[in-house]
Amino acid sequence: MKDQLKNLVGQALSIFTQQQQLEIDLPEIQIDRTKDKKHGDFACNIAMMLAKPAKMNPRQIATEIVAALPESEFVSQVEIAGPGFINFYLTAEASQQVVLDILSKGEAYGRSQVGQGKKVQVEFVSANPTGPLHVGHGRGAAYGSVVSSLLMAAGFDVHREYYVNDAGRQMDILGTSVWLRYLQACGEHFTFPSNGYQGSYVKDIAAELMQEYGEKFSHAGTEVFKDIPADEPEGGDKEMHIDALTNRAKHLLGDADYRIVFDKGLNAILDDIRQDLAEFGTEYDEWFSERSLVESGVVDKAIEQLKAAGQLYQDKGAWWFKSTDYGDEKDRVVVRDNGQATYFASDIAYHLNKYQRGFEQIIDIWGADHHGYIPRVKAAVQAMSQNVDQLKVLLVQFAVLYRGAEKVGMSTRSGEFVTLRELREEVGKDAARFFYVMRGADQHMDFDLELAKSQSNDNPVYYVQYAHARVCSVFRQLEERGLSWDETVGQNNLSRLTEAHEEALMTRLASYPEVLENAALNHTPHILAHYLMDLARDFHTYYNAHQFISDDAAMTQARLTLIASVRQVIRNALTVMGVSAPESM
RNA sequence: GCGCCUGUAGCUCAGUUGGAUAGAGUGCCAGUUUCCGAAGCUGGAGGUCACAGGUUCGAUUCCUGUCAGGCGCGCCA
Repeated sequence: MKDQLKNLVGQALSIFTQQQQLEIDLPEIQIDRTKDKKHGDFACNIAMMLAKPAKMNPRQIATEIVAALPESEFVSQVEIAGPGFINFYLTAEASQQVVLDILSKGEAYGRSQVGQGKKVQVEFVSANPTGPLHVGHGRGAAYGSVVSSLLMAAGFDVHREYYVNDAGRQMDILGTSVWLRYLQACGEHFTFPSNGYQGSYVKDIAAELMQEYGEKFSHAGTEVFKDIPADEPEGGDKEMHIDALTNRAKHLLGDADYRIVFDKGLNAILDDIRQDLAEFGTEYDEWFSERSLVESGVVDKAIEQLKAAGQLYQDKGAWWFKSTDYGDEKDRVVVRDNGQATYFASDIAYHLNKYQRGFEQIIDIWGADHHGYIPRVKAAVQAMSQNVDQLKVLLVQFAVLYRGAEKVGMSTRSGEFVTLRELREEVGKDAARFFYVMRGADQHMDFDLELAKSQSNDNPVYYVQYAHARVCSVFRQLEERGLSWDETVGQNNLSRLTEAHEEALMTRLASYPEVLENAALNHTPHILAHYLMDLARDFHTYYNAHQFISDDAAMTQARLTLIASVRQVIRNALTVMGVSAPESM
């Protein structure tokens, strides 16, 4: 509809410029939906935009353009208002058309092909598998999965990926933590390191290890802690303490056994994360292993490539990447003086790999605390001669947790965090997803657990779901009265739907494809959530103002046809959000 | 100190890429059901869009500065 109006204005504009003999650059024609019904259905501001270059009064320009406007079967009235807006009023038939459109397209209504099948990779969550996901990860999971769904609905070929950090020091600390808990389970007595993973899930994993392998990995506590530097509480350094313990574990267990313990921890947690996300309605196409990248030599290859390109230099025994050449604030270490590659090195290789897999758009969704990391990754991408414009990093701000007025601390180490699983069990998948996605990602979010738990009726998701259930309920009521919905009769009587509530509803339904496309291209799922709330409100208002099932058979069928299309759109939008559309609640 | 994000109703947040009288939810007040689900609906009160300049027909939106809050500035991941 917008395009058709744009077309009309375009024709009028060319006549106008010819008449006035104007030789100016024409601005792009903008057609916007009006906020207020008093201003018609669509408005165009072209006259105001032309006022300056044409050196004419905007209202006069508008008058001339309107005079030159060709006839259209969709437009019932054109008005000039305010400083020079051109307002279009659609005919009733044009508004009613949307109902037929929705019912014929069904689930496909709203989807588009603007993405043209372009390959897009969306990487999100990618939390270290060192413990269960907490509520902070939940926001990234909800956001990432809805952004992915939106892109799919907009016609992109989407590949959803979780980058598994299964290599590196943090994972060694986890493996060591598992082993130490295992030793305690074997009856050894010692103080657990302050920098180890304290959560009870580590003990659970150790218990499984014990069940599976018995005391195969047991060593005396005195042997394990012999000559280990003191931990922080004893006046030592906690980092040195834990690293020494990790080396001791590798030494005492040997590579093969160490790997068994390590993998036990990794796999237990990864399985838990997989299951957690699946239950949260967050699906992935691929779980990409960092270790596979290291072991296949891809990381070394990337480093060699950078060396060959003269992007690395050696200083104090380490290899540095010249990221300052690309606008980063300082150069970054890629290979440490001990010969170990940094996490950043893996990430360089990983991003190169993303490009090599042929993605035209690469979307990384990170927690906002990683924002300082963006310049160096983009620098690396450029240094490897890739098009940095294809890479987009979206940041998700922190969700600050409250219990009532009290802020809840989160620390994976101490194990006192609130897990995503706990949240789901308390407020449900639907409410949690909707709540997370309801706010813009770049918006700091206050997540009050008390509110989400105790007053979940206030959560807008119920309001939207209720609208859907209510439509279903009307159709159930219909059957109970021995009647049925005749879609054809309804479609033939849409012209009966002339109430203000009905017009408002049809206008809302017609804007759904625009909202969906907008949300997809801008990666802003929250506008879809707000759209749903608006649509639900339009419906509830309509419901209260008019009786759908009445003695007037033709009117009844027309109204049923309208609310059936409302149901379809609510269902479509909720599906994109990964929220269920219940038939009754 | 430098960089990124944010500042809109008592509270939580929208604001369609610069448009017309700045909107919802929640909370508060007052109504609403012999009738399709009251998890609903109707009305009311509630604002210096942090502050000061600038850009222009027009600014909550863009630019600069100030103030306030969050986050980040490792040979950690």
